[in-house]
Amino acid sequence: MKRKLTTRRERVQAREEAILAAAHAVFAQRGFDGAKMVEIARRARVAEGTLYLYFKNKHALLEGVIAAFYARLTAGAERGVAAYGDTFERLEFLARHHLDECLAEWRLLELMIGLYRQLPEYRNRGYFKLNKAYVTVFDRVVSEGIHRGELREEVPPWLLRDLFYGTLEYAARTLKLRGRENEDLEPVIRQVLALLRHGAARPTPVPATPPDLAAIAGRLERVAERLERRS
Amino acid sequence: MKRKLTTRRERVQAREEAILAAAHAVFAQRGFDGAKMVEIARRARVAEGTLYLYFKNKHALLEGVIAAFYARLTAGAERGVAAYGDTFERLEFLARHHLDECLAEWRLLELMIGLYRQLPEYRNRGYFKLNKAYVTVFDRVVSEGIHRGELREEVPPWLLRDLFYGTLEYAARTLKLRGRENEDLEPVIRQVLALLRHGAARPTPVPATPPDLAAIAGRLERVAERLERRS
DNA sequence: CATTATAAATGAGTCAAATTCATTTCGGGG
DNA sequence: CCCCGAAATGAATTTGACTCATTTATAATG
Repeated sequence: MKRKLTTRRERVQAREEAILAAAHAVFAQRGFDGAKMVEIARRARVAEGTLYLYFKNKHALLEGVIAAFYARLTAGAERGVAAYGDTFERLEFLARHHLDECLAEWRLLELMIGLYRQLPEYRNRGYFKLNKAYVTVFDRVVSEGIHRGELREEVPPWLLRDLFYGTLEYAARTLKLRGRENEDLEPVIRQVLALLRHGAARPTPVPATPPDLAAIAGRLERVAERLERRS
Repeated sequence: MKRKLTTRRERVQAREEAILAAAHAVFAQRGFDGAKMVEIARRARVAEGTLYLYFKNKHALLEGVIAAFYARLTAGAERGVAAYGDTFERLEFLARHHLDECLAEWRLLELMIGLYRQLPEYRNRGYFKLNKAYVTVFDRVVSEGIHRGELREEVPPWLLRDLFYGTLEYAARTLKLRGRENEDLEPVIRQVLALLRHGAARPTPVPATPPDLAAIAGRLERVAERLERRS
């Protein structure tokens, strides 16, 4: 038997979650303007006025939904990075994770990106901080990669980040547009990573790295010494 | 002396332009929600109802403003591409042109991107077509680049496009955020192009000076002499 | 258990702004 | 000068976010 939630704190918590879940569903289905506060209230089994006890206004409500999403997204990114050692393996993981999660919550993210961009600056603080926390994971991977010598140091890390997420976002949109978001995911990840590594210019065919003749000569000399000593 | 506009057609035309200009200003200044139809009407010296004779609704009005912007943008891109021959020169031109124009109309573009993303599919046709016409210029440059052997053929052109515009858009946002949109523009263009060419992986260091084969031959001869002397 | 202070919740009412439409004005051809 | 349809007007309608006076539920206290 499910015990009734007892403490005030618990009931308030449960209600907030119900509201967030309802808002998530309605925003995702109808978009921002299309979502009516009445409908969210009905779905959460709550009066319209109650919404405003939990969130200052419609924007704040959406921001609440987004914040929950970002929390999951960032936590997943951190776990994954910890699980890999190589910089490019980490980047590949981050790309896959980002695409998976973003495609799963596509409508929601489009809303967020849209609002983020038309709101006056001062209201963006919230979104900005969420995003900052998320991309920090990427930034750490890059700066460690540079430190280890796996990435060129002359590329500014922030530009690399813009390239990474900018490309992924656009690619995700293209996939969605074509309805290929499940089938073509892996090839896209592979290609993006390859582009990130090697660029798009056709490599001028360089002969495979020449054998290090000097080292070989050195080995021969040491052989000679051994022979001489044996005598 | 400025002759009064006479024909009906001319007057209607002039009015539409006045409305678009007013809308442009108000949208850019106040954002989509912040822009009031009354204010646009006042600026265009027109009654509120008149706006609806020229544009179905507020969204259509914004779309009109955006369409004008895209027309300029696309025309500029085409002129530039025609003026250069080399693929990477063309890409560099396109990057600079895109950043210049987008930074100049930043507010407006943020609005457009925002709306584009929260509107239901069926209302996106308009924006989609505008964008398609614009990126077609890029696509032609790329496919010609592949044809000429200046770009690797195994990268799908659409992914290259997503990389190009995705990165530029994100980079532009970063620049704006830091208020460095004028100072740091050129370095960003250079870096983006370099990334596009060569990627981010550190090239495995090749010995700068080729091994001195003559010297090595000398060392081998000396080894041989030592062996001979022992006999 | 009754009392009461306080926290939570309610939903009818307010208000701002987009959109409509009945009415008016305009301009050019007869 | 008059008439007609096109163009323009702005008051009225509609919609939906947000407020707030009122009600209800909860837990602490005697």
